[in-house]
Amino acid sequence: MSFSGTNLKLERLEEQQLEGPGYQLSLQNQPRGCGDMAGPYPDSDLISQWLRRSVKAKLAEACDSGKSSQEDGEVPAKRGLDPEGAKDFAWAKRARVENIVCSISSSYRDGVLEEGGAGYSRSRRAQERSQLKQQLEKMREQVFQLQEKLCQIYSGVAQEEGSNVGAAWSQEPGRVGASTWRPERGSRHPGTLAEALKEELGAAMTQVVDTVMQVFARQQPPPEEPPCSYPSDQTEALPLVVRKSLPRAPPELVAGTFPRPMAVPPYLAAFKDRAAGEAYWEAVSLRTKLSSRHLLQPHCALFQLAGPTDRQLPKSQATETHQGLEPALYKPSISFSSQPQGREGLTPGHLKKAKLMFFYTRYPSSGTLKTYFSDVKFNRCITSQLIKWFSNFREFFYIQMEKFSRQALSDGVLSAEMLTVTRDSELARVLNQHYNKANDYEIPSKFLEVSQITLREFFSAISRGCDADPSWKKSIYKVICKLECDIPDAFKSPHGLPDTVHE
DNA sequence: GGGGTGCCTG
DNA sequence: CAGGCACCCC
Repeated sequence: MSFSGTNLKLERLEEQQLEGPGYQLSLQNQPRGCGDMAGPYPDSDLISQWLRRSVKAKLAEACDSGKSSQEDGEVPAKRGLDPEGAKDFAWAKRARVENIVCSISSSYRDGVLEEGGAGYSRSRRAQERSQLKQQLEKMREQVFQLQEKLCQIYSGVAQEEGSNVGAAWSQEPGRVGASTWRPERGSRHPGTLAEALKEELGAAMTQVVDTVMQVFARQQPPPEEPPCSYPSDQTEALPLVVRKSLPRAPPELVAGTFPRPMAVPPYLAAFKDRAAGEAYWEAVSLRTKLSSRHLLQPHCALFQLAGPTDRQLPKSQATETHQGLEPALYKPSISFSSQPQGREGLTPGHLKKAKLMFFYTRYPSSGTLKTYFSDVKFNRCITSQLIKWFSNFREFFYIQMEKFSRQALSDGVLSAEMLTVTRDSELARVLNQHYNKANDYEIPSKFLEVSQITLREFFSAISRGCDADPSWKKSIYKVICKLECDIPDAFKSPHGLPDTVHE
């Protein structure tokens, strides 16, 4: 399962290949569902495809049959069926349904790997989910029926206009070739074809919309979900050592306890420099989050699926990303923690730097720490504090991994391969919030890969029942500690202390 | 015994 | 995040 969603965006190209210029025109000009603007929404796309394919087939059929049935049926009233009107109506309805489907899909997608949801019964969620699926299925059927009706009308138009299918849709709203259209209910006169059509569409669509809306309204999750909480009913399945660490409060971290970062350390300067470039922002995912809980700042949306380029540069990527620094963007600074440089003691700036370094190294050796915190006077205490920091970082990291993998398991994910961690994953958001709270740094794609591997390790271990063993995480730790990445040289800079200049 | 790690707690 | 503790390894 990909939590970033599959790329099922509506395919304009496919539409443009449809026969019949008039149909093209109508497709391209009509208001569309959010599938066009908001990215992957499988359900709406499915409907779109059905509509396209079926209409396409019907049009072709109509073309083949030519005028054979042109004389059939009665001539509709002049204003009885305005093809543009019918089209508009149908498309408006379709857009409405697609909108709802989009919302539901998005809601589901966003919820798949979200926090467990305090007080939100897992079984109830599953129940609602299956209910939703049923509703969607029902809706699909109804939409399918609608499209059949539309196709019949399209056929009629095509037949009246002969092979000139496009013209049937274009310039003559008064001329409607619905001569072969037979109202199913048989109670309507051909003269009121438009009304019949509207009624038919309206009734079905309203039913669909209403039922979906009902389910959707119930599906809305509670407004507040503690990010680190676990449903109480699940802790029983956890080993004792895990249980205690699960209901941690969301880490508020240092931002509230000391001044905001005020300078641009080199490892941040690199980011900012790149951020100024359009190339960087090309990678920015601008997908709008429907849920307010997931509203991302523009900065926060700078994650995207790790591209092939990144994957091809596993070693050099990290440093490459942070080379070409702009020295002017930072100044050898005044410590904002009022500690003169050279004096022992770790500052909030060091903490921030350490957190960013965690993107590259989970198990830094003391030698590494000495290398990258060259402005720190190391002693036994400082070293152990720094080591303790990384221990805490790891703890948070692994807790999230376990939490999300359990969530995936309970959500019905069947295999670890279905789990992916992309930049717009909820998991990535949570991790970024912890290690990069100010959101002024780019998550290295390698870290996303490490996270994904870790997530899968946890998932498969849990699904195999390994968590019954009290030390079941050890084997995972052994895997992860081999996934260290090169730390960008920019982190070696002793000028990692913040300046007094506001960003 | 010192260093490192993980777990738990506050 | 820090302190405390147990555990492991060299």
